[in-house]
Amino acid sequence: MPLPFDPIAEARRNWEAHGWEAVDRMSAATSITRAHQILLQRIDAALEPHGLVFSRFEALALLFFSRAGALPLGKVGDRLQVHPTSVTNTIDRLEADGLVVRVPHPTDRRTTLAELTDVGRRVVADAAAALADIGFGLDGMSDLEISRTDAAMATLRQAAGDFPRTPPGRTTGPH
Amino acid sequence: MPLPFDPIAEARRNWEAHGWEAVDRMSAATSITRAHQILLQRIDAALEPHGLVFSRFEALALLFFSRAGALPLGKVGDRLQVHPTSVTNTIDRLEADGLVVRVPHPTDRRTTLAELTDVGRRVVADAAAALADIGFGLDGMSDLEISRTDAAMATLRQAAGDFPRTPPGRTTGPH
DNA sequence: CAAGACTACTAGGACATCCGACTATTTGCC
DNA sequence: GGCAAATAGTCGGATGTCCTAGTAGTCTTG
Repeated sequence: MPLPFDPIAEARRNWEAHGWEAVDRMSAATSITRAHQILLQRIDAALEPHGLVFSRFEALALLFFSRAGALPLGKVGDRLQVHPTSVTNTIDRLEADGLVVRVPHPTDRRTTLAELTDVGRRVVADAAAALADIGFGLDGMSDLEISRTDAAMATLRQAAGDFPRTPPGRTTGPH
Repeated sequence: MPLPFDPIAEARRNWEAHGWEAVDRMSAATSITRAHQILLQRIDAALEPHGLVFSRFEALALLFFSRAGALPLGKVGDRLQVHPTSVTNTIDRLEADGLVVRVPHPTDRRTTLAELTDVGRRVVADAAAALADIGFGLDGMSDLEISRTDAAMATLRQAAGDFPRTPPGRTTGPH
């Protein structure tokens, strides 16, 4: 089933042979894309018995960590860094499955809160354990590779403007 | 617009605070997911003027490198590691844009070849240059981080069965 | 205190991806 | 030979994501 050779290494050879630029970057970017695909498949497979997929799990975990087990949809999108319409979609499904409920914000009538239900609270904990069991799909990578990758991705994320250059920022951080 | 803190670092703190396992892996897996999203946005933005998105560009580049500028759809899927139906979709759009044409395989009537057109050949070269210009979206990462990430992703891909453990395999490699 | 600017969320549409199922061929083996 | 098994590609359906509006509701400012 698998190819008898590494398709990305082969692409690298082709790019070089044709004199195309930025070969190392092409290789890294393509590898990250493929790695993402592998991780998502492994993670979703592990979550499937729990009736979740990664995006929904992430939203659930975020609510779980919030003090009240509820957050405005907008804040969920900010934290998860996905488009507002994706949040609407995600919460729609979680609500349909009874894992969260939408409740109006007490003071701002524009805002809707997604609130974890008891079932949702139980499901997310089980799901988190399932993900830990499969090592978040990273099996095969050494601890050193994992930490270096994590650091490199943080560099990219910061350069992309995900968060400011203030590591131990005084007034920053979620309140 | 950006959050005043790193959302993944915050997730890490929460996982630790709640005693959830595999924190380092959660962080790395989540970071890779986000990195993929950033890369795809940057890459697609660079390809947009050329009427392409990354997946279509990859298919085009693969055809460009093939000896005859044509490959069976199945082989495209194998190399790009995407589902056969995704290949059908990708080629449909490339064909609609006049960048490739479907031609029947000369001897195997089950097989369809995707063949690069002259326009497609020109477009893919321009697009490749555009991607090189933006460093494949990896701006911000150092060369060392890029090479280490590439190596780590290769470890993951190999562990996932993308290709055998035979680096300089004798009989392996694309003919 | 009222009009314009801004914020929060949702509806509809475009894409890309995967899965399962189905048709057409080609292969393999008794 | 001839039929079962494997291979190649496509169709329909479900998901997830983003973008462009559009509707409410809240703030800001003259």
